[in-house]
Amino acid sequence: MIRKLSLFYDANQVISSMSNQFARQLSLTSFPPNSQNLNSLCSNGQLREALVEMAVQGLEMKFEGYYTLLNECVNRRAFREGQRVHAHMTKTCYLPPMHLRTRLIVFYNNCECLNDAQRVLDEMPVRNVVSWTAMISAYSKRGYASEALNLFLQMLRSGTEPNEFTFATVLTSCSGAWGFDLGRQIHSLIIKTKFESHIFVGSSLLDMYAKAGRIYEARGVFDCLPERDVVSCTAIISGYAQLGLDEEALELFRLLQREGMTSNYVTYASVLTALSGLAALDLGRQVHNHVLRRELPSYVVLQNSLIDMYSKCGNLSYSRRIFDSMPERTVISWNAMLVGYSKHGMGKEVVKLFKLMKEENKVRPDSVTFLAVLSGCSHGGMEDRGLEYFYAMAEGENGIEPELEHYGCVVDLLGRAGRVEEAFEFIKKMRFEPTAAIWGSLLGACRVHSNVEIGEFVGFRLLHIEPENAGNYVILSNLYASAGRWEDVRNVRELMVEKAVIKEPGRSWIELDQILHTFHASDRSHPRREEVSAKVKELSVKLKEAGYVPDLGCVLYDVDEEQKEKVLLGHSEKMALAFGLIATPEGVPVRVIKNLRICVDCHNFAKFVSKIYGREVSLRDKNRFHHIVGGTCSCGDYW
DNA sequence: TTAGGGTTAG
Repeated sequence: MIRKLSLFYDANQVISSMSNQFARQLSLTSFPPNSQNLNSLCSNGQLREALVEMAVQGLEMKFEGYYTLLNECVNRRAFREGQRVHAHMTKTCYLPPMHLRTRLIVFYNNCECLNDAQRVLDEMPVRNVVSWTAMISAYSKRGYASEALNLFLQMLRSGTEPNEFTFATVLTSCSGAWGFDLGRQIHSLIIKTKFESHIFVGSSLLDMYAKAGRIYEARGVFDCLPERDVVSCTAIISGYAQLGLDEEALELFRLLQREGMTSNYVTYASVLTALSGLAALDLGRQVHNHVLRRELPSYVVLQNSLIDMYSKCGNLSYSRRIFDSMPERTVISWNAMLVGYSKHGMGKEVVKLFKLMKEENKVRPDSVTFLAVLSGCSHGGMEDRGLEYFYAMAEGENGIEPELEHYGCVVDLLGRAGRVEEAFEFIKKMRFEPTAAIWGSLLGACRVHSNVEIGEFVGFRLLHIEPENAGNYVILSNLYASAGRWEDVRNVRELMVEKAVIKEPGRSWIELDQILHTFHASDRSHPRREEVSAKVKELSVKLKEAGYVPDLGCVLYDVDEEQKEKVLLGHSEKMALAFGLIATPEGVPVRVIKNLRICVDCHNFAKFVSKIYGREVSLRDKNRFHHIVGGTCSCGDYW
């Protein structure tokens, strides 16, 4: 019957229309093998059988057969099979045309064999823009930015003109230090070759500017695009979010939505990053509902964003619920959850979850995992456990070499435990040059544990490395004040005036019914400012009766004591806290967010508020959460 | 035949 059919029908049509098993029997027994035959087998999903025919039966192959097989190997990421196809070409002395060699580059790229891909390119007698671009893309996708850029330069030198594919690809490798300079030059070339308004090139270009922190240039490119799509809109929104310009990101998202932008899971992940920064829980929930309605929750990236958003908004149990319900987790899912526990000072949970991660053994911890674990131990008051992890890491137990940031965590760990001298010795022995962040961490420890001797050394070192950072002057001055060295306090202040150091303006906010109420120090712009000021004054009187003493050491201005107290009462977090007390019913927890590290006086103020008013105060500063209940803070007064 | 945006980080 089969043979009969073959008389009337094209053999390949017959094979294509039959079941896999039937087709296999048919092709291996009934017909002489040829390239079209292979095509049919591949379309039936029988790659192996096609290869058997090719190799065992010594089939003479031509372009079409090789191309079919290779395509199948690319689609399936079948590394071994693809290698056999390539080997067959060499063995039979077949010289593949440019088209096929380019496909080989793509195949090796898909199988993460960049050396093989490069070899194919090197052996090409003639290359065109497509083969160059395929190889540039291979490097940039695997994170080899300098190789990608070098290859692009080689391509230009060879006289090959880049096209829109090349520009869109090469710009993704321009985010590094020297990449950006080259990126600007590439931008000139793009203008010259009139590819600037191409949507793929444009979104790659604006992303390059955004990643270099040049958001105005990025916006300029975006505004000039003749058309927009979901990728270009997401690129500009995430550009703002990644730079911490959260309100701008949110505003643009709303604007583009009104203009009819479509969103996908990447857009929502970027918006959630902005909402995490703002700690806007109500808005975050709204996005979550939207994601659920659009049936997008199966995207791991989106779930990771949700874990992060809920934890940064203070709602860790939601984060954990999402984490537990995930069918698959990446290392970022684990890291986001660990960072969540760490920022909330829950050291025991960090250790427990890390143990679970190791027991499950599905995902390998990376360097961020260890940062989260070490800082979790530090914030959670588990110094010894943290040190154990670090030394195990340093001995190569986990296959991850400790980096500068991990050393920074250890300085933090030792400093918190009051082991200031040990932390100092540790820094001296480090294989890295200590950065301002490391010295800053030690200076903080010196302030908390009143170690003026080391603190003075570290402070001056820090003022030398980072003279523009006002925070260092503040801590050093606090340290002198705690030791009663008023003359030195004055000197630090004078130095600050001399260097014309500008303090980053403090800003605190509170979210009520999806609206963010923001307060700046001595700000008069809020519609209920009179009420808020009156409330702060009332609080000051009540708290003083209960034992609150304003910490005047927190004020750097050289003014009299009464003025200093006024300055302290004008701090933004006190206004936000007072507004929270006025605007929410009694007994409801108040959640305040601050852009900088909270000052000692405001921390103490919040502790008294929680005790006197019976309110739970959750305060998120630049570094971590402070959960204040009944006058006690989860940070143990060290932050 | 080649292409752009994304999640964690003391």
